[in-house]
Amino acid sequence: MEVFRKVGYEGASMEELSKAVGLRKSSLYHHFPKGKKQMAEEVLKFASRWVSENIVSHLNSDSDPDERLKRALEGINTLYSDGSSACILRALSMDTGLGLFFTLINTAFDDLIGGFSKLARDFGKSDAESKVIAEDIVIKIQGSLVVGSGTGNVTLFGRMLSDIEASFIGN
Amino acid sequence: MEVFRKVGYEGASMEELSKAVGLRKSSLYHHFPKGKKQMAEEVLKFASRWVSENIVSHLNSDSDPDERLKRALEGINTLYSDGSSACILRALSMDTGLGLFFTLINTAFDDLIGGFSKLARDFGKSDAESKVIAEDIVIKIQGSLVVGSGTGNVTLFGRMLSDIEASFIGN
DNA sequence: GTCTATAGCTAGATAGAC
DNA sequence: GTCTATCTAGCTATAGAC
Repeated sequence: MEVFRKVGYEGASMEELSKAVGLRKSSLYHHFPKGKKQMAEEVLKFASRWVSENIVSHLNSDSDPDERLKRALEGINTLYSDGSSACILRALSMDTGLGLFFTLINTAFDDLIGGFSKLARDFGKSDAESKVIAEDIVIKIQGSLVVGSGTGNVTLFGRMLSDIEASFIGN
Repeated sequence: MEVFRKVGYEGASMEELSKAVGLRKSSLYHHFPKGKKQMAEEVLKFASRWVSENIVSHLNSDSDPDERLKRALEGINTLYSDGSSACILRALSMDTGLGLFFTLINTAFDDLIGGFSKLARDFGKSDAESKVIAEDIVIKIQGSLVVGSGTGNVTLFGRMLSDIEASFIGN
C-alpha cells in the first residue's frame, strides 16, 4: 500500500513492491496470481475496509455526535499520517488507461461522504445541507493533502481537520 | 499536456505522447533531446506560464478586486475545463521516485496562493488572514477536482468556484 | 510458499536515410 | 525535421527446483 500510494499504479514496479513486502517477485505471484492489477485491487479493498471500520463506522453510529466526529477525524489523521501520506484512492484514480478501479474508488468516496452526511444530519442539518457539508469536508481533506504535498507545507492538513471540527461545534 | 495530466508521468508512454502530438517517437527526440523527462518539464513550464498569465496576473493587478476575482475564476474554469480535466501539477507531483519536478510544482502553487493572498488583502483582510484564505481556496479547487473525478460528480468543481466567489462578495 | 532463472514483451531511446 | 528500423534495458509474468 505504501508503494502504491506514493508512486501510483504505473509508477509501482513489481521489483519495488517485492522489496517493500520482503518477498521475491515470483512469490508475489503465488499470493496474487493476477499480478500487479490484483495487488492494487487488494490494496484498495484493504484501504476501503480500513476506512469503513475506522472512520465511517463512527460516523454512522448512534452515539454522541461530538464523540463520533472526534473519533472519525482521529481515524483520518491516522490514515494520512498527519497529512504526510498520500491518499491511496487518489493515487489509484489516475493512471491506468480505462479506470481499472473506478468502482472501488467511487464507493469508497461515497461511503465517506455518506458517513459525514449522516453526522451532519445528526447535528441538525437538513438532508440537502448535510450532503453539501459532507462533500465539502472530503474535498477539504483531499485538497489539503494535494496542496500540502505540492507546497511542502504539511500543516495545511492539520489545520483543515481543526476547521472541520470547529465547523460542527461552532454550529 | 493532455496525456500527462490524464495518466501521470509514469503512465504516459512515448508511444501515446507521439500519437497525441501527431509525430513519430523519434521526431519527439528531435524537439526534446532529453526525452520524456524534458517533455514533462516543458509541459509543466507551459502550464505554469499559462496560470501566471491567465490567472495570477489578474489576481496581482491593481484594478477592481471584484473584477480581478471574476477573471481569475474564469481562468481557473478554463484551465480545468469546467472541472473535467485533471490538474497537471497534481498529476506530475506523484510518481517519479525522487520528485523530479518538485521545484516547478512548488513555485506554481506558491504563485497561485500568493495571488489569492494579495486579492484577499485588497478585499481588506489582514496579512495572516489572507494567507489562510488563499490556501483554503487552492485547497478547495484541488479537492473538488480529486473528489469530482473520484465520484464522477463534476458539479462539485463548479459549486466550489461559486462558493469561492461568494465568500469574497459576502464579506 | 519461497526461491533462481528466464521467457516475452514493451518501454525509452538512437542511428541514419531522406 | 520527419521518417523507418533497431537497440537495449526494464517491465510483467512464468517455469520449475526445493
